[in-house]
Amino acid sequence: MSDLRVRFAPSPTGYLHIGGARTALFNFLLARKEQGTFVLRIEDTDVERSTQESVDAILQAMDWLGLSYDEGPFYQSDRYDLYKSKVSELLEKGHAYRCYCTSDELNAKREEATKSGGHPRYDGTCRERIDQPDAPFVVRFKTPQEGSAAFVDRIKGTISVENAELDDLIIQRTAGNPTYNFVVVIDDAEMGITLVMRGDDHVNNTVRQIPMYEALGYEVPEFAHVPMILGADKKRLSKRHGATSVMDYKVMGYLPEALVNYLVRLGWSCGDEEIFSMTDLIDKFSLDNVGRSAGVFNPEKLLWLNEHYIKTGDPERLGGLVAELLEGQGVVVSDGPDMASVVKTLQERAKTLVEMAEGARFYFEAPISYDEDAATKFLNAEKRGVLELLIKHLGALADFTFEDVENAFKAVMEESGLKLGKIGPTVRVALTGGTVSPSIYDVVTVLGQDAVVTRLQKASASIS
RNA sequence: GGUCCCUUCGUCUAGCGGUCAGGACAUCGGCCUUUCACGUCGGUAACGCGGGUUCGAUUCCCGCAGGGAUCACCA
Repeated sequence: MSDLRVRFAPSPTGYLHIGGARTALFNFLLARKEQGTFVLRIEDTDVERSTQESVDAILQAMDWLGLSYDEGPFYQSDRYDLYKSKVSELLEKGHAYRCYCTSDELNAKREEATKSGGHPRYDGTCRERIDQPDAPFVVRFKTPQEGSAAFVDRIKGTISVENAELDDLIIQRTAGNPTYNFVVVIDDAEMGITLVMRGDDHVNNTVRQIPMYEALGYEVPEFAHVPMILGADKKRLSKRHGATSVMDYKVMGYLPEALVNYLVRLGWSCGDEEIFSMTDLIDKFSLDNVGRSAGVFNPEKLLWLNEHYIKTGDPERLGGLVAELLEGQGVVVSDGPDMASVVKTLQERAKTLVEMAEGARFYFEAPISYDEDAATKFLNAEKRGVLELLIKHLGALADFTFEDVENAFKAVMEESGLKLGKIGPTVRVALTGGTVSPSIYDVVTVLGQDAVVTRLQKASASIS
């Protein structure tokens, strides 16, 4: 156990997206690597947009990815009393003040400032105000106006900004609830977070938050800002670039280990290595190898990784997953062939579980009709003889192993004088209804004697 | 627009003063083959630009250009 304490702090205003997942993953990996503590905190100070459904969706996605946390989830909405007391503390110490400017006034000022080329920041109207009228107010933090704020980012290096660039942030809304930039400081400090790792888009917040740590008498933690994930057009990844929700990938038939592997390699590397199990990652992950520039999300590479994990995955486990999909489509798998055997015939030809389920369907449902072109080509009068031979030899088998099946086919080839190239397609159409399937001996073996003979007979009968 | 950050093949990246600039995805060819795939062999493809520093810059420094982030009573 080390002193490292990191956290993932999503706001429950939607599903867990790709970018958030990567941030969570990095935090998780570092915590595990350093044997530190990974805290989950739900940032729900935006009461308008936060929902319980979103919390559940995020938790579910993290669970699917295998990102477990040691503490939490903590909800900021449960901690309002703490925030309140901290606001009072800052008010008393003179580090904060009441601001009576209305949003309308502020917007107008901002607009005017922008128009005249100035900085659209708060002008400090109420900063030195001493009266306290009986009117709605927000509380603002008194940001130092001189000097500069600097910190050493664990990923980006030294970052510094002149304090004069900063304005006085609102820390408590008119409604009395606190804002993000304030509670994040309190929570990270109170939860003993030693390293704040979050998205790049928070860099600018960091320099505003540091003075708050100081005003509150907290120790300032370390920071690490991970670069953004972009779409193919180099714009911030969004829905128009395709699926951005982690769980979307689950329904598209992706394996969690593929997504984890892809996400970690987007922005992090370990020499020339491409394939990492979670165990590898916990062993090898380090902030030193995290890149500083934004990365483009590449669905093709993710697909390739998924293909890899399907190819190398445990047939039993994949079978369970495929069975689930099939059942979801109303396919009864319980009295069909052994699922793991089915999976083995498909592992090298499916890139996703969804594809695999499609490819597996015929094992459980005999073809209702035959592909028209395929039937005219491979299920015509001249094929009838071969079909009958097949039925004879395969039907006569006492055992139905791969070798037995192979031998039966050999016998048919010998008796008919036809090569496998002439027989295979016919069998394929008869058994699967189409022209694409796993290797024909595998299909026959896995499908089993009864089903094979029945389908062959049906095909033979269909030839008029 | 201000501020901050970033910049190696189309994409993800290795590189940490001297390399034929490496790998992976994608792409293009060949091979394998009972369909579709898998596999396999090989090819195309990058250091944004301009100045320095240095015997020598992809690598260090400074400009420029381009890209991103942020400037809310959102997080």
